[in-house]
Amino acid sequence: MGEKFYITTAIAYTSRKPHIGNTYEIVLTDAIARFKKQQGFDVYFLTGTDEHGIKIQEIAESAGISPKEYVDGVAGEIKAIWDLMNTSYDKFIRTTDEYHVKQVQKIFKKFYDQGDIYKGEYEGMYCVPCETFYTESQLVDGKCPDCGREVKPAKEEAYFFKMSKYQDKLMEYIEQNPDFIQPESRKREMINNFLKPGLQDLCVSRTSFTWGVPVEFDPGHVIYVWIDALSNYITALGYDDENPSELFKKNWPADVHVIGKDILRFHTIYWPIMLMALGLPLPKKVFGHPWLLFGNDKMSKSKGNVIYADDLVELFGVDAVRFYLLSEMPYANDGSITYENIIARYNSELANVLGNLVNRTVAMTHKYFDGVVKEPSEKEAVDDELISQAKETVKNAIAKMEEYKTSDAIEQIWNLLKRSNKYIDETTPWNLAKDESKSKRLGTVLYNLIEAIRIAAVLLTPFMPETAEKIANQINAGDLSFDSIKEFGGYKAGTQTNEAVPLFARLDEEKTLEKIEKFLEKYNESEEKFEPFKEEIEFEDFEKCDLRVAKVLECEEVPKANKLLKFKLKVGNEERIILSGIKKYYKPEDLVGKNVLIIANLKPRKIMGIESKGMILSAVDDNEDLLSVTTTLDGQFKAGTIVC
RNA sequence: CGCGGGGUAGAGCAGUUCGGUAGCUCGUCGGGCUCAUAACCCGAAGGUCAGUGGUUCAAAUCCGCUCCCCGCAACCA
Repeated sequence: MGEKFYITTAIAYTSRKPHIGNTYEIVLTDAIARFKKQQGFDVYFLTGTDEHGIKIQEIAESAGISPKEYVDGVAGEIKAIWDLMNTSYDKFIRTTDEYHVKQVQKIFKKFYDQGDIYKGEYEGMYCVPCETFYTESQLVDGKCPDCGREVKPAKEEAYFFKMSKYQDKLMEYIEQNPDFIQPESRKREMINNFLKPGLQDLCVSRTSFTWGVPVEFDPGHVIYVWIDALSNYITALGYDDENPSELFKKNWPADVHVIGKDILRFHTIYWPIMLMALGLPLPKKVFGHPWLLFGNDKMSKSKGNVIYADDLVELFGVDAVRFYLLSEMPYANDGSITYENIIARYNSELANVLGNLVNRTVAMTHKYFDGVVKEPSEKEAVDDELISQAKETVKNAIAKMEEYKTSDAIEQIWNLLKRSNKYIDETTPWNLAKDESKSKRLGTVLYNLIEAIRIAAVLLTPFMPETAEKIANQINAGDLSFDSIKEFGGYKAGTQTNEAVPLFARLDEEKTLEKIEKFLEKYNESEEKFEPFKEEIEFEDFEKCDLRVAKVLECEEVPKANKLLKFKLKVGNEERIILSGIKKYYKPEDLVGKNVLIIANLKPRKIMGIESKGMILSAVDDNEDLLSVTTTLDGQFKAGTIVC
């Protein structure tokens, strides 16, 4: 066995079934893992699920089942999709696994004992879905900077991790390891936005919910997401401070963490600092991959544009889906998925270029030589072009994969396939077949084609394992190792090919789209999911809110602010200023003269240096695509009217 | 003047390091071929390289300014 290679995906949150964008990550990681295995590395590939947190607790409650029952269901669903995508992970960790929970507790205790964690009081804004506290300054538009949903003020006793203590050491590491953060552009974001301004201490425990890993020495506290979730990369291997497993000693540090670009901050700042505190080496690389968009939009339930992997597999097959994901996604920019595009690429690249090449070549071996691939005994100059292209392809495709550029690597393979199709036209085997004396030449041509196809199949293996196997089967390839494609000519002459079976049947675009439409109807019927309702409140609580009708006297943009509008409102006899982050949805002049609803007795707050006294009510959809301020019928009420 | 990435044929992208005939894939049109999945091969049309000013014999590429898009950060009480 060769050198070890430890690769991981982020663990998937078990709040709901993952969509195709989430699925991209495991497929990408799988392609890299398979490639490394092919190269002879001793690969360990970890994936799994993140199963704790208040959100899951709440969903389970509203479903009337225990959190564990709920996550068992979703984790099973996730694992089933990973398996459906034919991913070759070695271990599937769940953060509810006993050994993980135990180690997380030990890690937390160690941090506490050595003074990295201290007990304090947290007062801040809390995002329920992300189970994260934010300082006022971290909020985006007063909402969660991660998911953009509402946060609420909360105060509780909590433990904090002294991040700043390790800051300089981390800076140094990042500078000395230029490949640590990939892609490069993200590195600057991390340094400029977080490290340079100085790290804030991180809140690492919660008392307001129970579905998490308990803090052993302080009942009532549970360890909040990051220490729990990030530790999975070491607990899965059998980490233990005093007695680490052989697997851990062999595999740590990770060679690469493959994650979404949104959680890069946690993996390149908090996780390394945690490791430093544990006295462990840091991962060699963190690769933040881009997102898969539906057309140009983010996929989301409220837009009704969510695509699931299992649906695509049913429509197009596993390898076509893998191919699409791996070839369509650029290295650093977001990729895009549409049904039209999948069909187009399926037809032109899989059916026409690849499928048809294999089919016509294998068919010719049967037609002309009863399926026997002859010795290449009569060479001509044209052959050299094909052969050198094949050699180039091997070299280039491998070089691209070393950088995890799957789409570039796939493009290289397709260059060889296209060159092979061209070679058929150049050599016109059907003409050679007419002349008995050219039989040797014909045999050589077919040999070269079969060998080019074999090489392509070997290179294709990490991306489309099933297809590579089907091809190998048809041409009876035998050896599919990387070693066998170092030279052109690894295919054994005299081999009998199997029957030519089309790899990818061409799709009729119109009919396929119709089929997809019917197929997707099932989602229209299913009911929409809403955020669970908040806790019941007393009438007195409601009475505390002073809701009023206010008239917009003036409205203008706030300089330098992206989303803020500044309102001058008339409420009763008084005029007041309220800021609202709705610039995206309204032109200032459109709101002048309108009546809006406000909370009049909210504690004033300074936003961008301006004091805002109250809050304008509005309705927003999950996705923040639609927003409407709540108005009363124009002007019928006078400003200051009580709302109840 | 917060940090960074972009704007190149109808679409999606390369080329910019280090100036020298603007390229690839898909689509469109024309031709060739018949081994093959109406597939494959060849050719053509289509671009003031966001705008503007400058450096140069020569600018997509270097420099100045302007406009637009997209990440990250700050700001939706």
